Amino acid sequence: MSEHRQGPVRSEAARVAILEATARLFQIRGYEHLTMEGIAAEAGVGKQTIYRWWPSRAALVADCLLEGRLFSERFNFPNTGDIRTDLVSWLGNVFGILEEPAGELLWRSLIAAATENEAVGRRLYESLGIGSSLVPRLRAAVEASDLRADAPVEEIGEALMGALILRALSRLPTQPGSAERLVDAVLGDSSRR
Amino acid sequence: MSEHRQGPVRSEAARVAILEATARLFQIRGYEHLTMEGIAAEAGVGKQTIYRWWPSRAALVADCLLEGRLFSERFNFPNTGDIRTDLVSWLGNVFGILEEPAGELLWRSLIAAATENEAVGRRLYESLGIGSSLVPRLRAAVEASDLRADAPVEEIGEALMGALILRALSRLPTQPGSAERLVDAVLGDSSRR
DNA sequence: TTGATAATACGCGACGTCTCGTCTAGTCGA
DNA sequence: TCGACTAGACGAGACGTCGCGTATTATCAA
Repeated sequence: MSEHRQGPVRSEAARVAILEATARLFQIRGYEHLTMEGIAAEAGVGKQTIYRWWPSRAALVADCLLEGRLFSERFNFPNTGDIRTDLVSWLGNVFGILEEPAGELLWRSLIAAATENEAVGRRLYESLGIGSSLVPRLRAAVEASDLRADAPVEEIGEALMGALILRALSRLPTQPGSAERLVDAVLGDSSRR
Repeated sequence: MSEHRQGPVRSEAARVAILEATARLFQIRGYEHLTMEGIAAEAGVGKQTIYRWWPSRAALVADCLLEGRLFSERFNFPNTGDIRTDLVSWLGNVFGILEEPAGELLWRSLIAAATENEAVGRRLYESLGIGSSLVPRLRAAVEASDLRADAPVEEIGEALMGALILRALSRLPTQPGSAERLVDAVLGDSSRR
């Protein structure tokens, strides 16, 4: 099957404009108020051009996530060498983000998008926490014998990520020392202080 | 301030019919497809009667939660005396619920409702996990010296609840032994095996 | 005690608005 | 000439508000 097609090819400009508009509106309005018509207007694009390439607004959000258009580098995981310090400072950092209205909106919107789209949920799981920075860092700690060899790193990562999600859903103010206690709860006897 | 009003009093029959219809539709359709018009039709009630007493469909869900119309007793926390056993069997139980389509839909719908309504989020936090059965059981374990006296019980509860939420969002199949490893991760050296 | 009156919850359903996803219609570049 | 593009009309469906007519209840005069 030869792939010689006549006519124009998919417009990269339109693709980028759509993703940028999606990310921008997602961040300032939240997922609840993200509409296809709003995105089309913001991107200066016909609605049909969006529907031609994406089946739903959740798919758009998933692509934004894939291209790293939604996370700031503030979510990055530190590596000072000490796993306990890194976890506490990362958690404290994210707690701080959650206390800003914009950060809270972004985080909660991501959760909302994940509830209705598998790809977003998977990507949230992988790209923010478990797949990328958090668990690899935990594995490195095991490698360096900072954690027990049989420490359940996947589950530790899930527990931490999950606690952050629950925090956003409950909307309870973060108590002082919460990050430390959470790391305590989760690292327990896996660490060799 | 006279509290004597003229006119008919709020109809209990309508209130109950609305909450029952909400719970029923929530469970079979999910939060995404829950509509005010659908609830009104199902309850045999005028839309205005709903809007007179509840500001949004999320508030309806919050009230259903408050009256225990959404949780089955399958979410209840066991108490055999051994905290580790109880945690593992409870987690395994909930994992099992999540593997049924209906259970997964219910759980994910609750998360979706929580993202857009503070009261739902709070109630999810309190009534299912942290406030009611899970953390009190952990406190009892501390009391019975099955857990370290300074074990961060709140955070342990949050980590477990959070892991369950993340599991639903990522939609990953539950691996064998996952419940045990999660309890391991979270109980760590707090327990005295 | 009785009946008139006023207030108000109710079911019903029309209204205007918004967004959805589909669909033409016309333009333009490879 | 083909196909992606912008523009926007379209029907469907849900939103939240409004007014109608009816039913129910407290107040008060006779």
